[in-house]
Amino acid sequence: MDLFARLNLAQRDAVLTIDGPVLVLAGAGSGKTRVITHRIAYLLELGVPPDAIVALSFTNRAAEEMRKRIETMVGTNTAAGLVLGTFHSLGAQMMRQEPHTFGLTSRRFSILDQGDVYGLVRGLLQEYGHHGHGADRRFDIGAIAQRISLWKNEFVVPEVLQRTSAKREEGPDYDAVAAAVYPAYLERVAGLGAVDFDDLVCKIVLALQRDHIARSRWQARFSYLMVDEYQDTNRAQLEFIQALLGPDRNLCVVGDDDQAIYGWRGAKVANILGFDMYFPGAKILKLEENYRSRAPILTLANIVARQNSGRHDKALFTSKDGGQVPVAVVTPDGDQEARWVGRKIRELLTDRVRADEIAVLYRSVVQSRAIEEQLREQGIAYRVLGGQPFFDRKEVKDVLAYLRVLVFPNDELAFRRAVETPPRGIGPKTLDSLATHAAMMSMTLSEAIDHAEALVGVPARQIASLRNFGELLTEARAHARAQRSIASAIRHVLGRIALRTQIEKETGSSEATQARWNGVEALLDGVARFEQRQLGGKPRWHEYLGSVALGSREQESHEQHGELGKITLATLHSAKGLEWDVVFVIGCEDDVLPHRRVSSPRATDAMGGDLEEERRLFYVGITRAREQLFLTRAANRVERGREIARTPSRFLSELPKEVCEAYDVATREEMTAAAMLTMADTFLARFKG
DNA sequence: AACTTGTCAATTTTT
DNA sequence: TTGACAAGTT
Repeated sequence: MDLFARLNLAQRDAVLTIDGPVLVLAGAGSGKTRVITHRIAYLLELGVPPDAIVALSFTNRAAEEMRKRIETMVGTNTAAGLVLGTFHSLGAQMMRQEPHTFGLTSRRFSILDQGDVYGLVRGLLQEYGHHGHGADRRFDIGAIAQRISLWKNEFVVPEVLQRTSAKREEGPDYDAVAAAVYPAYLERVAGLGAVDFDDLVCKIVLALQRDHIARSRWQARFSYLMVDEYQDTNRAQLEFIQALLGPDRNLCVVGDDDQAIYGWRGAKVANILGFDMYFPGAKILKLEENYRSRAPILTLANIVARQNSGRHDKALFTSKDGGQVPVAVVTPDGDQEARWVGRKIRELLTDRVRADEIAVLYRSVVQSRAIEEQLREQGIAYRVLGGQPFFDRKEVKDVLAYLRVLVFPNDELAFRRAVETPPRGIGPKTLDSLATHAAMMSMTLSEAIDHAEALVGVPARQIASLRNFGELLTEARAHARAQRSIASAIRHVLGRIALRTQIEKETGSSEATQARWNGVEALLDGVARFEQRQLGGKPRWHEYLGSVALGSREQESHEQHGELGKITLATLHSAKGLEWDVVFVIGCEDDVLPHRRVSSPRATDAMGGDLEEERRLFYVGITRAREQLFLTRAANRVERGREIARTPSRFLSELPKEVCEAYDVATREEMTAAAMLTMADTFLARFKG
């Protein structure tokens, strides 16, 4: 196969430049994935062993996508040898291979997912409150967890943390609270013999910076490094790359500074803007030919991008001509905005535009509701992108808790979760007594529960509940041994606790119950499949749970079918990397896009985003469209019960008239109404005459 | 321990 | 207006 036949000149250059650091500035729709896959194929052709080639991306979805595309080029076997994954999955892999190098005692460590972290922080916060620091206010757990995560990724240790003198007047002082909880958090995680997501990257960096022997060992294993979506890397990830990069410095990063939208999560645009500073002598290449959108859409996109100052200069172009000019639509209020979008979609569908080629994009999740209602009313099928991740769903976590209890009797977090689902009359107080007793006897909770009678100061009723639960576990373990299957043991337990009935009780509609139960079934299938794959050896549950925590999409894809033929609703963030023929960006108003946090003059705290990032978000939305683009807004909007007059987004006012056609739904409707009046008049006039 | 009522706040999200 | 979460009731 001729590797280069389907590449343009710039792409070819990017594929062929394999020595030394390279930055490929790949504009939206310029074929960056193609560059990466072809580059890998080229390296393989040159005889580089697959396992010396590392390609990192941000999401599992992107990694899987890349693997699929490479498989078709070089075959499944060769592709299987490549190191393809996310920063986190590579980190986890390295830790499993050499736990001691990275400060772990065994390869059997667990990876805490967001839910676990939230639980830990919540617990610590309660303790912190009890110590009378006046922290009995309600805190947003996420805000604290996020701060800790940001610190970890900047390598800020608690000892270095200075008390910030400039705290704002109103609201709780999150920096102070997070700082107070931070050291205890680190201790708890270490105490559990676990790592959180951030550790998967940071621990590798810290260890390799300290241990030069390990560092050269790892550097020798990987001779070619590639990183996708480089504009979204943070400090820790930059150092991760630097730590792994050998003396040959064969690094190729691909990204688009115009699409950097994760600054709020700690991503540093500076990594891509100052690439040749971090990697001196770097070659910088630009991919500017766009294969996705029609010229009028690109014209608009280029104008938006050019408003930003901190960027690499570039402009997209296409050789395809024709296409419709984007339309900026105003409606009198939010309701009518949704209705107009709904009507327009219906119109498109009757014009034989495929439903899965239409998307409605918005700044924040709350905006989806109005559209969802409208689409339901009009009987249009849709799917909402993003949403709650599979493994964060309550019922899935509940089932997972049972799995963990069965395979790891000393997993305290799981034990606590399993105990309280379904509610069986065992609360925090009873559990605390049990935990104290267990600690005293140096037993796990699972063992201690068999001696529940020994608990002092616990009512008989609770003792009975505990014994019941203990019996359930014993029974389940016996079942697992007899059937040689954990999956089947879990199924048994779920029957005994009537989880399905429980879900029904919590949910209400039978449709929703079914949806949630499907999640449970999908998970059980996943567990069973994992077990079967391990036949012979004993299943390595730590690895399974690790991959679950890292968000393997296996179950999900199993669950998702029939997503075709639906229109897509998504936040601008989750739309990145995707494309549709027709795109609606709704709520193009100040305080929505750009978001209030950055549009209002008094919002200038360190955590707040910046206006340029909001503009890039707008840019991302625009560049998702292939054929047609609608930018809608409402003149008034009901907000917290009050109707508020809205200002058009400043991003719209930056656009020259000719690149965007204005369309006012109100005047059009007025005209229609006026026309009808005239008709009525002539009708009446005829009678009179 | 489970259910009910009241208060406060109000992006974006992956791993 | 919704929703999450904590305090208050049963």
